[in-house]
Amino acid sequence: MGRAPCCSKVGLHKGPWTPREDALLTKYIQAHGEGQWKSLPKKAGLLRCGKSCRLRWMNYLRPDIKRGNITPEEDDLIMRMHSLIGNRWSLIAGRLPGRTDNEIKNYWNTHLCKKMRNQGADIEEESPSANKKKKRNNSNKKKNKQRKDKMDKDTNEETQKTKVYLPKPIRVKPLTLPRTDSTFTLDSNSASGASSSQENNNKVESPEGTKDLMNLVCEVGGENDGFDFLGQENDIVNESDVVEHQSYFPRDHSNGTLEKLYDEYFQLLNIEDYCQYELDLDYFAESLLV
DNA sequence: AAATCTGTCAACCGCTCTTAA
DNA sequence: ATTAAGAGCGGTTGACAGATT
Repeated sequence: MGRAPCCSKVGLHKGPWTPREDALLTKYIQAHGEGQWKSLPKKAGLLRCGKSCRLRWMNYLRPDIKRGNITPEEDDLIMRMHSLIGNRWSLIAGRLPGRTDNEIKNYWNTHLCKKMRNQGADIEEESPSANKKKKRNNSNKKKNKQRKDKMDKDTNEETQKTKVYLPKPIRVKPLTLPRTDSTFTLDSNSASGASSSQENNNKVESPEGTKDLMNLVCEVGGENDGFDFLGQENDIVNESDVVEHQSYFPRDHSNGTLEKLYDEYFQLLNIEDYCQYELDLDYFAESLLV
Protein backbone atom coordinates (compact mmCIF):
# COMPACT_ATOMS: atom_id res chain seq x y z
CA MET A 1 0.00 0.00 0.00
CA GLY A 2 3.00 2.14 0.05
CA ARG A 3 2.69 3.80 3.39
CA ALA A 4 5.51 5.96 4.51
CA PRO A 5 7.66 4.45 7.22
CA CYS A 6 6.37 5.31 10.63
CA CYS A 7 9.67 6.85 11.63
CA SER A 8 9.77 9.23 8.71
CA LYS A 9 8.30 12.09 10.66
CA VAL A 10 10.70 14.90 11.11
CA GLY A 11 11.81 15.52 14.66
CA LEU A 12 11.45 12.02 15.98
CA HIS A 13 14.37 10.51 17.81
CA LYS A 14 16.14 7.50 16.41
CA GLY A 15 18.96 5.37 17.63
CA PRO A 16 19.75 4.21 21.14
CA TRP A 17 17.26 4.94 23.87
CA THR A 18 18.20 7.14 26.75
CA PRO A 19 17.44 6.19 30.36
CA ARG A 20 14.95 9.02 30.45
CA GLU A 21 13.09 7.69 27.45
CA ASP A 22 13.09 4.22 28.96
CA ALA A 23 11.67 5.59 32.16
CA LEU A 24 8.95 7.48 30.36
CA LEU A 25 7.95 4.48 28.32
CA THR A 26 8.00 2.11 31.26
CA LYS A 27 6.03 4.45 33.41
CA TYR A 28 3.39 4.96 30.77
CA ILE A 29 2.96 1.27 30.03
CA GLN A 30 2.80 0.39 33.68
CA ALA A 31 0.02 2.90 34.07
CA HIS A 32 -1.89 2.28 30.86
CA GLY A 33 -0.78 -1.07 29.57
CA GLU A 34 0.60 -2.11 26.22
CA GLY A 35 -0.98 -1.37 22.89
CA GLN A 36 -2.01 1.72 21.00
CA TRP A 37 1.59 2.09 19.96
CA LYS A 38 0.79 4.73 17.41
CA SER A 39 -0.53 7.18 19.93
CA LEU A 40 1.58 6.02 22.84
CA PRO A 41 4.66 8.18 22.21
CA LYS A 42 2.67 11.37 22.22
CA LYS A 43 0.77 10.41 25.36
CA ALA A 44 3.94 9.29 27.08
CA GLY A 45 5.81 12.40 26.10
CA LEU A 46 8.26 10.60 23.85
CA LEU A 47 9.66 11.83 20.60
CA ARG A 48 9.72 8.36 19.14
CA CYS A 49 7.56 6.53 16.68
CA GLY A 50 5.20 3.93 18.04
CA LYS A 51 7.03 1.19 16.35
CA SER A 52 10.23 2.11 18.08
CA CYS A 53 8.42 2.22 21.42
CA ARG A 54 6.93 -1.18 20.88
CA LEU A 55 10.28 -2.65 19.95
CA ARG A 56 12.00 -1.13 22.93
CA TRP A 57 9.36 -2.43 25.27
CA MET A 58 9.14 -5.89 23.78
CA ASN A 59 12.85 -6.48 23.48
CA TYR A 60 14.26 -4.68 26.43
CA LEU A 61 11.97 -3.07 28.96
CA ARG A 62 9.38 -5.74 29.61
CA PRO A 63 9.67 -6.97 33.19
CA ASP A 64 9.57 -10.58 32.11
CA ILE A 65 12.62 -10.33 29.92
CA LYS A 66 15.14 -12.95 30.92
CA ARG A 67 18.70 -11.71 31.01
CA GLY A 68 21.84 -13.70 30.91
CA ASN A 69 23.35 -16.35 28.76
CA ILE A 70 21.35 -18.87 26.85
CA THR A 71 21.47 -22.14 28.75
CA PRO A 72 22.48 -25.38 27.07
CA GLU A 73 18.88 -26.52 27.32
CA GLU A 74 17.68 -23.39 25.60
CA ASP A 75 20.44 -23.72 23.05
CA ASP A 76 19.36 -27.23 22.26
CA LEU A 77 15.72 -26.31 22.03
CA ILE A 78 16.48 -23.43 19.71
CA MET A 79 18.40 -25.71 17.41
CA ARG A 80 15.65 -28.26 17.35
CA MET A 81 12.95 -25.71 16.85
CA HIS A 82 14.91 -24.06 14.11
CA SER A 83 15.41 -27.36 12.36
CA LEU A 84 11.69 -27.83 12.55
CA ILE A 85 10.30 -24.46 11.59
CA GLY A 86 13.18 -22.39 10.28
CA ASN A 87 13.58 -18.72 10.97
CA ARG A 88 10.33 -18.29 12.82
CA TRP A 89 12.00 -16.45 15.63
CA SER A 90 8.87 -15.33 17.36
CA LEU A 91 7.60 -18.89 17.49
CA ILE A 92 10.89 -20.14 18.82
CA ALA A 93 11.03 -17.33 21.33
CA GLY A 94 7.57 -18.28 22.44
CA ARG A 95 9.01 -21.60 23.60
CA LEU A 96 11.63 -19.84 25.67
CA PRO A 97 9.87 -17.76 28.31
CA GLY A 98 11.60 -14.49 28.88
CA ARG A 99 13.54 -14.62 25.65
CA THR A 100 12.70 -12.33 22.77
CA ASP A 101 12.59 -13.12 19.12
CA ASN A 102 15.31 -10.59 18.55
CA GLU A 103 17.50 -12.25 21.11
CA ILE A 104 16.95 -15.69 19.65
CA LYS A 105 17.62 -14.36 16.19
CA ASN A 106 20.83 -12.72 17.30
CA TYR A 107 21.87 -15.80 19.19
CA TRP A 108 21.28 -17.95 16.17
CA ASN A 109 23.19 -15.68 13.86
CA THR A 110 26.15 -15.33 16.16
CA HIS A 111 26.41 -18.69 17.86
CA LEU A 112 24.32 -21.47 16.49
CA CYS A 113 24.78 -20.72 12.85
CA LYS A 114 28.49 -21.02 13.37
CA LYS A 115 28.06 -24.06 15.51
CA MET A 116 25.98 -25.79 12.90
CA ARG A 117 28.50 -24.90 10.25
CA ASN A 118 31.26 -26.38 12.32
CA GLN A 119 29.25 -29.54 12.55
CA GLY A 120 29.23 -29.70 8.78
CA ALA A 121 25.70 -28.60 8.29
CA ASP A 122 24.68 -27.02 5.05
CA ILE A 123 24.73 -23.47 6.25
CA GLU A 124 25.74 -20.66 4.07
CA GLU A 125 29.34 -19.65 4.43
CA GLU A 126 28.64 -16.15 5.47
CA SER A 127 25.73 -13.83 5.24
CA PRO A 128 26.03 -10.80 3.00
CA SER A 129 25.68 -8.59 5.99
CA ALA A 130 28.54 -10.34 7.68
CA ASN A 131 30.83 -9.18 4.94
CA LYS A 132 29.65 -5.67 5.25
CA LYS A 133 30.25 -5.71 8.95
CA LYS A 134 33.93 -5.85 8.30
CA LYS A 135 33.89 -2.18 7.61
CA ARG A 136 33.77 -0.71 11.03
CA ASN A 137 33.77 2.70 12.42
CA ASN A 138 35.68 2.81 15.63
CA SER A 139 35.30 6.46 16.39
CA ASN A 140 33.06 8.13 18.91
CA LYS A 141 34.52 7.10 22.22
CA LYS A 142 32.09 9.40 23.89
CA LYS A 143 29.20 7.24 22.81
CA ASN A 144 31.10 4.22 24.04
CA LYS A 145 31.17 5.60 27.50
CA GLN A 146 27.57 6.73 27.38
CA ARG A 147 26.48 3.29 26.40
CA LYS A 148 28.55 1.63 29.06
CA ASP A 149 27.21 3.92 31.74
CA LYS A 150 23.70 3.29 30.57
CA MET A 151 24.13 -0.45 30.47
CA ASP A 152 25.57 -0.43 33.97
CA LYS A 153 22.60 1.53 35.15
CA ASP A 154 20.15 -0.71 33.36
CA THR A 155 21.78 -3.77 34.78
CA ASN A 156 21.37 -2.44 38.27
CA GLU A 157 17.75 -1.68 37.59
CA GLU A 158 17.19 -5.08 36.11
CA THR A 159 18.47 -6.85 39.16
CA GLN A 160 15.98 -4.99 41.29
CA LYS A 161 13.02 -6.03 39.24
CA THR A 162 10.97 -9.03 40.06
CA LYS A 163 11.07 -11.23 37.05
CA VAL A 164 7.97 -13.06 36.04
CA TYR A 165 8.57 -15.46 33.21
CA LEU A 166 5.34 -15.38 31.37
CA PRO A 167 5.06 -17.23 28.12
CA LYS A 168 5.01 -14.88 25.25
CA PRO A 169 1.73 -14.78 23.41
CA ILE A 170 1.96 -15.97 19.87
CA ARG A 171 -0.07 -14.78 16.98
CA VAL A 172 -0.54 -17.90 14.97
CA LYS A 173 -3.74 -19.09 13.50
CA PRO A 174 -3.75 -22.68 12.50
CA LEU A 175 -6.13 -22.31 9.62
CA THR A 176 -4.51 -19.57 7.68
CA LEU A 177 -1.23 -19.34 5.96
CA PRO A 178 0.74 -17.17 8.29
CA ARG A 179 2.86 -15.39 5.76
CA THR A 180 2.74 -15.68 2.04
CA ASP A 181 6.47 -15.52 1.84
CA SER A 182 7.07 -17.90 4.68
CA THR A 183 9.63 -20.53 4.15
CA PHE A 184 10.29 -23.51 6.27
CA THR A 185 13.34 -25.61 6.33
CA LEU A 186 12.29 -29.16 6.62
CA ASP A 187 15.30 -30.75 5.14
CA SER A 188 16.90 -32.66 7.94
CA ASN A 189 19.96 -33.27 5.84
CA SER A 190 20.84 -29.68 6.19
CA ALA A 191 19.66 -29.62 9.78
CA SER A 192 19.69 -25.93 9.44
CA GLY A 193 17.35 -23.08 9.30
CA ALA A 194 18.64 -21.25 6.31
CA SER A 195 18.70 -17.63 7.09
CA SER A 196 19.22 -16.19 3.70
CA SER A 197 17.89 -16.37 0.22
CA GLN A 198 20.98 -18.24 -0.82
CA GLU A 199 19.62 -21.32 0.82
CA ASN A 200 16.42 -21.59 -1.05
CA ASN A 201 17.37 -24.97 -2.28
CA ASN A 202 16.73 -26.32 1.15
CA LYS A 203 13.46 -24.62 1.66
CA VAL A 204 9.91 -25.56 1.02
CA GLU A 205 8.68 -22.34 -0.39
CA SER A 206 5.32 -23.18 -1.74
CA PRO A 207 2.10 -22.73 0.16
CA GLU A 208 2.12 -26.47 0.39
CA GLY A 209 5.16 -26.23 2.54
CA THR A 210 3.32 -23.91 4.84
CA LYS A 211 0.50 -26.34 5.10
CA ASP A 212 2.91 -29.09 5.91
CA LEU A 213 4.24 -27.09 8.79
CA MET A 214 0.83 -26.34 10.20
CA ASN A 215 -0.01 -29.98 10.02
CA LEU A 216 3.20 -30.81 11.71
CA VAL A 217 2.36 -28.41 14.49
CA CYS A 218 -0.95 -30.13 14.98
CA GLU A 219 0.82 -33.43 15.16
CA VAL A 220 3.02 -32.10 17.91
CA GLY A 221 -0.01 -30.98 19.82
CA GLY A 222 -1.82 -34.23 19.57
CA GLU A 223 1.07 -36.35 20.45
CA ASN A 224 0.35 -36.85 24.09
CA ASP A 225 -3.11 -37.95 23.25
CA GLY A 226 -1.81 -40.64 21.02
CA PHE A 227 -2.07 -38.40 18.06
CA ASP A 228 -3.57 -39.44 14.84
CA PHE A 229 -1.09 -39.13 12.07
CA LEU A 230 -3.66 -37.46 9.89
CA GLY A 231 -4.71 -35.11 12.63
CA GLN A 232 -8.26 -36.36 12.54
CA GLU A 233 -8.68 -36.73 16.23
CA ASN A 234 -6.52 -34.02 17.54
CA ASP A 235 -7.98 -33.08 20.90
CA ILE A 236 -6.45 -29.68 20.86
CA VAL A 237 -8.07 -28.17 17.86
CA ASN A 238 -11.79 -27.70 17.80
CA GLU A 239 -14.17 -29.43 15.50
CA SER A 240 -14.23 -26.86 12.77
CA ASP A 241 -10.51 -26.57 12.87
CA VAL A 242 -10.16 -30.24 12.33
CA VAL A 243 -12.30 -30.14 9.26
CA GLU A 244 -10.27 -27.41 7.73
CA HIS A 245 -7.03 -29.00 8.73
CA GLN A 246 -8.00 -32.17 7.05
CA SER A 247 -8.46 -30.30 3.85
CA TYR A 248 -4.87 -29.25 4.03
CA PHE A 249 -3.47 -32.70 4.37
CA PRO A 250 -2.03 -34.16 1.24
CA ARG A 251 -4.31 -37.09 0.87
CA ASP A 252 -2.23 -38.35 -1.94
CA HIS A 253 0.75 -39.82 -0.19
CA SER A 254 2.42 -40.81 -3.39
CA ASN A 255 5.04 -38.14 -2.93
CA GLY A 256 5.72 -39.31 0.61
CA THR A 257 5.71 -35.78 1.98
CA LEU A 258 3.85 -36.63 5.11
CA GLU A 259 5.88 -39.69 5.86
CA LYS A 260 9.03 -37.71 5.29
CA LEU A 261 7.96 -35.01 7.68
CA TYR A 262 7.02 -37.63 10.21
CA ASP A 263 10.40 -39.25 10.02
CA GLU A 264 12.23 -35.99 10.13
CA TYR A 265 10.25 -34.84 13.09
CA PHE A 266 11.19 -37.82 15.16
CA GLN A 267 14.74 -37.66 13.99
CA LEU A 268 14.87 -34.15 15.25
CA LEU A 269 13.35 -35.15 18.53
CA ASN A 270 15.12 -38.34 19.31
CA ILE A 271 13.35 -40.21 22.01
CA GLU A 272 15.72 -39.44 24.87
CA ASP A 273 15.66 -35.74 24.40
CA TYR A 274 12.07 -35.68 23.49
CA CYS A 275 11.14 -36.95 26.92
CA GLN A 276 12.87 -33.92 28.28
CA TYR A 277 10.77 -31.59 26.19
CA GLU A 278 7.54 -33.48 26.08
CA LEU A 279 5.69 -31.14 28.37
CA ASP A 280 7.03 -28.10 26.67
CA LEU A 281 6.08 -29.30 23.24
CA ASP A 282 2.61 -30.05 24.39
CA TYR A 283 2.30 -26.56 25.69
CA PHE A 284 3.85 -25.34 22.50
CA ALA A 285 1.13 -26.85 20.38
CA GLU A 286 -1.61 -25.54 22.63
CA SER A 287 -0.30 -22.02 22.51
CA LEU A 288 -0.06 -22.15 18.77
CA LEU A 289 -3.69 -22.92 18.53
CA VAL A 290 -4.95 -20.11 20.67
C1' DA B 1 50.30 1.75 22.46
C1' DA B 2 47.91 2.04 18.39
C1' DA B 3 45.53 0.05 14.67
C1' DT B 4 42.73 -3.38 12.99
C1' DC B 5 39.68 -7.20 13.28
C1' DT B 6 35.79 -9.74 15.11
C1' DG B 7 31.69 -10.69 17.93
C1' DT B 8 27.59 -8.98 19.90
C1' DC B 9 23.18 -7.03 20.03
C1' DA B 10 19.98 -2.95 20.05
C1' DA B 11 17.58 -0.71 16.77
C1' DC B 12 15.85 0.18 12.27
C1' DC B 13 13.66 -1.03 7.82
C1' DG B 14 10.48 -2.99 4.87
C1' DC B 15 7.24 -6.07 4.42
C1' DT B 16 2.88 -8.85 5.51
C1' DC B 17 -1.11 -9.73 8.18
C1' DT B 18 -5.12 -8.26 10.82
C1' DT B 19 -8.75 -5.41 11.80
C1' DA B 20 -11.96 -1.82 11.61
C1' DA B 21 -14.36 1.73 9.11
C1' DA C 1 -15.27 -5.35 -1.22
C1' DT C 2 -12.03 -1.87 -0.43
C1' DT C 3 -8.92 0.83 2.05
C1' DA C 4 -5.95 2.43 5.57
C1' DA C 5 -4.11 2.12 10.12
C1' DG C 6 -2.18 -0.71 13.56
C1' DA C 7 0.55 -4.51 14.83
C1' DG C 8 3.98 -7.85 14.32
C1' DC C 9 7.72 -10.36 12.00
C1' DG C 10 12.22 -11.36 9.95
C1' DG C 11 16.29 -9.40 7.79
C1' DT C 12 19.78 -6.10 8.11
C1' DT C 13 22.60 -2.42 9.87
C1' DG C 14 25.82 -0.14 12.58
C1' DA C 15 27.78 1.14 17.10
C1' DC C 16 30.32 -0.60 20.54
C1' DA C 17 33.57 -3.79 23.22
C1' DG C 18 37.02 -6.88 23.42
C1' DA C 19 40.59 -9.56 21.05
C1' DT C 20 44.31 -9.75 18.06
C1' DT C 21 48.08 -8.05 15.33
